[in-house]
Amino acid sequence: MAITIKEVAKRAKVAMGTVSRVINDQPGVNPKLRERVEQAIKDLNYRPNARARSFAQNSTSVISFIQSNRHLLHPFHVGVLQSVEEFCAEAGYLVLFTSYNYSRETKSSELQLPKVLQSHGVADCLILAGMNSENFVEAVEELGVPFVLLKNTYTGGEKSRPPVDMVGWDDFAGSIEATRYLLELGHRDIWFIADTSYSWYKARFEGYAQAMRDAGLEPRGQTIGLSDNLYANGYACMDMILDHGYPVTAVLAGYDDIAYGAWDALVKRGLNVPRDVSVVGYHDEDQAQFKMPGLTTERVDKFAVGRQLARMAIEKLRSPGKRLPEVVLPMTLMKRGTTRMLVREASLL
Amino acid sequence: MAITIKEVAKRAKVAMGTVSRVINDQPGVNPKLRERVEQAIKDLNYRPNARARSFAQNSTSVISFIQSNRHLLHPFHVGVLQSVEEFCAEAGYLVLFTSYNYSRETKSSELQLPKVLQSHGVADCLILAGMNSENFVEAVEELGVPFVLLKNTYTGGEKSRPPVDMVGWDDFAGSIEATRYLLELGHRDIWFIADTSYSWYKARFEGYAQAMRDAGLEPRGQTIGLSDNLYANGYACMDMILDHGYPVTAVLAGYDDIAYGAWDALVKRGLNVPRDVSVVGYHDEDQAQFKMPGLTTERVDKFAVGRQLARMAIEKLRSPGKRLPEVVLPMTLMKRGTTRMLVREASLL
DNA sequence: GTGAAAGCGCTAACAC
DNA sequence: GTGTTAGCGCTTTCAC
Repeated sequence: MAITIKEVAKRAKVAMGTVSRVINDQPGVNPKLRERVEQAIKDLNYRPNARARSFAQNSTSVISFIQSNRHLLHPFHVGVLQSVEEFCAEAGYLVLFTSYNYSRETKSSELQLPKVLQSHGVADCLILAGMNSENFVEAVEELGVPFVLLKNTYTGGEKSRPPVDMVGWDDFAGSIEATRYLLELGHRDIWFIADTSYSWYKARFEGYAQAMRDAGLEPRGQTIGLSDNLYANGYACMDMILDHGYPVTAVLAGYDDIAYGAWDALVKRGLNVPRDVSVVGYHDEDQAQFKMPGLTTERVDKFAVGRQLARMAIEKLRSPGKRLPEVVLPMTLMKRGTTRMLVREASLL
Repeated sequence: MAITIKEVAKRAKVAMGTVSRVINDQPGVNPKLRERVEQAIKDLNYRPNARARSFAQNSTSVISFIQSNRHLLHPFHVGVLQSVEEFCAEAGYLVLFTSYNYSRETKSSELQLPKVLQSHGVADCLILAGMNSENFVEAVEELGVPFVLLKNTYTGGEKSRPPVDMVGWDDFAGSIEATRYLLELGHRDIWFIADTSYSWYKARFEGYAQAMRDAGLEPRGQTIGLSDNLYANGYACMDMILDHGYPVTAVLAGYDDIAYGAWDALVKRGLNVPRDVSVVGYHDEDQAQFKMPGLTTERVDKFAVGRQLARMAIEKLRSPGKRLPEVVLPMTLMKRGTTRMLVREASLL
């Protein structure tokens, strides 16, 4: 059906081996022959057969991106995928996207693995993104396929993983930074909002709590999720705090969308941000800088996360068995318009 | 290195062919032998070599999703991808994700094609999503790889494509519906906001304009983009309209994010939605139903779009050469809280 | 530097 | 119903 290397060889009047060398840019081919081969390739409109090639080489330039237990719709996760793909494309690798849902309760050996793992050789390295747990990572290790893991969304049970082949960022330190900033602005009644049954929100809450205690203050958290939608959860939690009449001059919301929800709940009550209440988010998603005023937020560079995941995956692909040191990216506080110095009017009265 | 079919055959004391039949669930294998083979597979922890298999069969179960000229970060596009992947996974197909940027000015034959198309046989069918133009589609046709095209974001130059192998929705009709709804609510000063240099916004503007003219009214559009960020564009356009002091009681914003920007610009001026101005968006992205009040919007079911694309891609994969009739999905008006009946106080005075 | 040929692991056609 | 074997298109080794 399609043109093969044989036909190219015949037309160029060389051996198949020579054509192969030309296609693969291998040195040591007589320029004259190379020329002839290239002409024949053009004439015949030849494209090498990727299947035959990867079979013969026993390798593919495909990296499998597995998005576990989280909708890709989440702007953070798409950002990671997008950035992984860009980095891989640049380096000449293809990205196979699979979403995979499993329960963390299922025994490792009983997991119904995604198709990409059911046979062997579809992809030569995996990126385990989304939200993973021990059982799946164990199953992957069992298969012996090299992989790189997104750290912050991994929940590992008792055993924690050695600090290799992972990419993450420092939620705890970031949270301390954000909380200290609010404290410096004079805030004392600072609330934390996010469902801490997720490990990353938990780390953020702990950073917040630590900074509060360091300042001799009591941490105040609305840490039980009231909705699966982040925005709606922020709205509901803020509402609940206000309903109870708790004093609050600043809110640390575990994610930008939660912050937007809280913000709208405040506005609904006639409160102004940042005049009456300061609001801080996490992640710095797209809208954050465009909203008026811009949302102050603790930034995670999701593109950097993707790039690191891709870089490591490619490196592992090239030197099988190699273990790469964990990468921990910093968070950065983006100081924008939703936070302001607290003027303690009440105490001036 | 890895276990092969040969070793399984030896262990089960059958021929390779029999093992192959068992793996591929082919009928006509003695249950006893089948049993023995399955046991051997388990014992040896055998996983078939996907590379060898696809080479021998001269086919892969891989569909290539090509996202052209648009960031995946856009919630619509991720939604399509996510839904394509879900449908494909269900049917036993894998999705290769590639983003590809090109200029619509480049000649078809001079396009630097993405890696997935540079060799032959990586994927057996393509989904051309994102935003495409004639030159690339022509190049793909030249290659002879079957493909399915996302219609509404395709800009075809003079020649329009025959109504096959495409999935779309009816922007024009949806826009007429939304505009008529505002007219029924008593609005006359209805503005349209969106950069109509994009074909889908153009179709929406035309539907709006048609409905306005049908009602004997002059269409009023802020159709020049003031920012690449949708939210920021909505904000800026609304600002400009208000700056000029144009009468406006309702805004039709070409996309939900544009609507949010316009909304915030109104609020900033002390105007209330929907009391002072009604706002309508398009697409029904995630937040639309959670915002307070919920955004009235003309819905595109992006998941349905993805499902249709995937369904057609798989069908084309299975029967090569087949052309499938174009699918046009309806839009649906989601009536929520940002629109209200206009009480013409001014005229009562 | 080039040609010839073995072989990658599987499928499918054929013989029994 | 099962075993045998050719062959898929390429890479790579080996001889020249």
